[in-house]
Amino acid sequence: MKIKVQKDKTIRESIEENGLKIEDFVVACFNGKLVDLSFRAPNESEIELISEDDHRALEVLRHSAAHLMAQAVKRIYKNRAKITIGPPVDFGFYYDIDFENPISEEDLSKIEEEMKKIVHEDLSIIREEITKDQAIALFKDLDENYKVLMLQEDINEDVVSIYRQGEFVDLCRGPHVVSTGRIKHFKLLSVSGAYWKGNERNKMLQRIYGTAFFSDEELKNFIQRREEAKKRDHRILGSQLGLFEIEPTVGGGLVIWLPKGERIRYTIEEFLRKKLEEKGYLFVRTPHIANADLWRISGHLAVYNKYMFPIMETDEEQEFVVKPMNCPFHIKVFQNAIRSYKDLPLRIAEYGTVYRYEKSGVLHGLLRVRGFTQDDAHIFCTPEQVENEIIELIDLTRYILGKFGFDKYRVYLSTRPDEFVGDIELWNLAEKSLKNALDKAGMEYTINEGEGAFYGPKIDVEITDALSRTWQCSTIQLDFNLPQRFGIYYIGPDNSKHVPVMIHRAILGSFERFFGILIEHYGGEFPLWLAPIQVIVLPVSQKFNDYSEEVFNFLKNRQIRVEINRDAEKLGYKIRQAEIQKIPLMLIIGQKEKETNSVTVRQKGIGDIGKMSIEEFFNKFFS
RNA sequence: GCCGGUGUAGCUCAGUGGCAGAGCAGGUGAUUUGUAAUCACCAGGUCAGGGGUUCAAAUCCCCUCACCGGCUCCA
Repeated sequence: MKIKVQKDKTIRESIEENGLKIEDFVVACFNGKLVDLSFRAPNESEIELISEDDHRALEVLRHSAAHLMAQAVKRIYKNRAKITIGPPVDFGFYYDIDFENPISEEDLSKIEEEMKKIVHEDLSIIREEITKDQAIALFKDLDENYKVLMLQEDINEDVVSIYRQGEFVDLCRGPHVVSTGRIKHFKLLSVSGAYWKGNERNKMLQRIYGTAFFSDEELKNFIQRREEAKKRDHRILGSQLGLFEIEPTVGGGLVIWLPKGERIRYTIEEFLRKKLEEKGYLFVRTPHIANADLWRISGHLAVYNKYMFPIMETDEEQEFVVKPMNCPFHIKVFQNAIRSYKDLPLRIAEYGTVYRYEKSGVLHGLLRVRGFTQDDAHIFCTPEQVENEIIELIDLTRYILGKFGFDKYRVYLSTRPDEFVGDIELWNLAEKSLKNALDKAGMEYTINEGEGAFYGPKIDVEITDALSRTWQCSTIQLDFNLPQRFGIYYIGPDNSKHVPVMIHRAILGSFERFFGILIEHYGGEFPLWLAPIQVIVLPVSQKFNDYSEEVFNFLKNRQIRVEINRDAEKLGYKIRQAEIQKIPLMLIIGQKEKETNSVTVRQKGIGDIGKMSIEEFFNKFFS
């Protein structure tokens, strides 16, 4: 809602004069900038009042909650804690603090208690503007050396703003809620490390994460959603459902696909391969290791060295390298014959397993591993063909990801960085082609100016899962570097040699990461076409095992992934076991079914859906 | 790699200086079962690994490794 504010009046005064309540508003927006309710209008102007339902208000609340937490920390730890920065983030806020003695998660409740006290005190949050020199003096006096550093190194303005609440003062742009009493529903979540200014050469500070909401209900919802996400954790489901394991004696980041996980992977591989072959991709298979010289020519040993496992030496003084990428091999495939323009675009695909030396601390289940298989492909084409290739690729990507229920995307186009290889005209043409392709495909996208790789521009696709979290899987990268380094060419219509453009692309990214995302997306409840066990036959007692075998064999012969539970257990127990394994379909076999030559179907999550003949069941779910 | 936390049976966890424990899963037997847990018995351990303190260590201290929450980085 908008109100008029007289010259030299505060927004707060105007709210009251308009017969409105301060409590109904959080901050205001003046000339497109968020301001405090204590803001004094420089001239008569229209101001937008922002209430709690606006997402900008939530950010302000969380920013104020960060200050509230910092104040509580200062009260408890005095100058054994130095505050640095404390912004809002998408799920809450954090504050990076340099503690003399490290704190742990157990200390959070103590800090929360102190925060509640400060909320109860309902301290006014007051903005002041002072000169930079005054600010430096103030924070020197307070012994807040990080604030002094920020003022000296990062802030160019002559006048800065500070916010006071009771005895606490922070350097901050604001705006903030009017008083600490407004921050009622909050929770501290975790404590972790974070480098000062995000640079790994700098000192490690401690970061406390928290969140805040306007209502208790929203806070409870948030906590519940977090718990739901935790239950869907692919690492937990992966071991519960027997999908994969990562085992210390094998090594961190090295995945063992267990029979059920591999069953799913194989289904995905087949589905994708069939589609790619339809689209003119040619599948190849290449070695896991290669002569180090290959990687010298490609330039990887120089540029990508820190992600590569060390060179292996043999007693014949040859050097081998485990591949971190598939591209040099696909270049060799291109070079296997003299290529004509008529061969282009040449689309070489491989489920290529690569190994990258990732720092131990970054490994994370299936989402960040050291050995993984990319659904990789390299398209060799002319610069003119790029646009059409990208359009087809976007189409294909949408089809493939859509099959798994991913239909919301965020697309990023990264353009030429300051340091680059290749012709600037080629870059311009390529970037134009990528933009045209995205436009023609009707994709909305964000341009990341200068964020491309040194060897070419790229398109990254982020998908949104069932819990609204985003993941990067698909990537399309143009490469002007490798074709040149390997000197590959095709013969054009003019009968002379031309250098092709190389497009690196992956749709799923890697089977490992994609599987991890998929497990969480489905919460372990895979749709019928992916489920490792699609049907389980459950005899009511062992008396019906014979007829159950008949049912089992009927489905088995039709390539259904079916199992049978022959145990001497009660039906309820067998159903429970099947439910825990998240098997989509259960067939109950007892006296009634045997007599009428039928099956009773129970669908996971739905229950009994009735009796039918086995043919009927097969047609209903599998034809 | 860095900061903090955790590591006990296949899994989930109890045990905080004095005999190594439970539930689930597993095996055996009994039960022959109608829509989310039948009963009994049995087996299962380098208490992550190594070193130290102590009469005595799963427990206290040090080192190493792995994992978890993050930072940095990424498919």
